[in-house]
Amino acid sequence: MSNPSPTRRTPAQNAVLEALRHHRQPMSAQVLYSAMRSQCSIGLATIYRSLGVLQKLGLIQHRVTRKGTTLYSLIKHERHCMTCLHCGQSFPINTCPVMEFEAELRRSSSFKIFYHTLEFFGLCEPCAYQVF
Amino acid sequence: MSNPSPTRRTPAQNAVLEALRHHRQPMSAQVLYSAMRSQCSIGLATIYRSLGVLQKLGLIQHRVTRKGTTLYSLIKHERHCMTCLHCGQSFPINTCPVMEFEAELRRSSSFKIFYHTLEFFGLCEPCAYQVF
DNA sequence: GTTATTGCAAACAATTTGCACCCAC
DNA sequence: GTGGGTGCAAATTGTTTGCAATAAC
Repeated sequence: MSNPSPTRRTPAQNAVLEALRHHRQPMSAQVLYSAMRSQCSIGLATIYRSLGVLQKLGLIQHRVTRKGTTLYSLIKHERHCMTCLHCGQSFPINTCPVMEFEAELRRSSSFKIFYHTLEFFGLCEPCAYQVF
Repeated sequence: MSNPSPTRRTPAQNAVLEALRHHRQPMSAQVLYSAMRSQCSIGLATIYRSLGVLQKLGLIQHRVTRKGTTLYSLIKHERHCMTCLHCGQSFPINTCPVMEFEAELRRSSSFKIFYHTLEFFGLCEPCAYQVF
C-alpha cells in the first residue's frame, strides 16, 4: 500500500509522466512499458512505482477495466462511461454530473480529493437482446 | 468475458445470492468461498461463474478495491466512497449525486443500466499531512 | 439420454517484492 | 560513502479455463 515517501521527482517519474502526456489516452502499466521500452531503458516495476507516486502527487488518475487492468492518464480528461457486463465494451459519456458535488465535498470535508471515477454497468443493446 | 448463456437460475447461483443477502455487505469471491464452504460444498470457480451471471441478471453489483479485489453485493445498497491513495482506507459517502443523471441516461440511451460506481480518490487528512 | 452445471487443478495475468547495483549528492 | 532510485527475476494474488464427473430434466 505504501511506496517510499518521495523526496523530489525522479527521472523515471518524469519519463512516465511524459509518456502519458504524449499518448493522451489512458494506458496500462504494461502498455506504457512496451511503449517506453523502445525509447529508454526502464523496468516494469519502476513504472508501477512511479505511477503510485504520481498518483499521490495528484498528477495522474486511474480507472480499472473489467478485466482488472488499471489504466492511468493525466488528470483532467475525465471521461466516464457505461460498460457492458456481457461483451465488456465501454461507451463514453461526455458529461460529468459530479463536478458540483465534488466541489461541495472539497469544501465540507478534510479529505483532499484529486479525482473521481464514475461508471455505469449493465447491458448494451445488442447484448441485452442476445443474452436472455 | 462471456459466460455461457444462462437458461434458468442454478442452485449455485441461488446459494451465492442467498449468501450475499445474508451477509449484507460487499464481499469478495474468495471471502464468499470460505463463508459458503462451511455450509455447503461449492467450488471457487463456480462462485466466480455464478457472480458473473447474477451480475448480468441485474441482481448484484460490484466494485473494485484499491488492491484489485472485486467486491460483490446486492443491488441497492449504493454506497459511494472516498479512497485514500496512500493508506488505502475508504470513507463512505452517504448521498448519491448521480441518481437523477442515471434516470435521465436510462431514458435517453438504449443501454440497459443496472447500477453505477462512483469513487473519489485523493489523500485522507493524516496521510496528506504525512506523505509530503 | 442429452445437456448444462459443477469442482478441481492448472493456467494466466497484473502487480508487488527482494535484492543487488548504481548514481547523485 | 551513504541513501534513495532502478532493473531484474521471483513471488504473490485474484481470476479464468480445461476437463472429467455429476446432476437436472
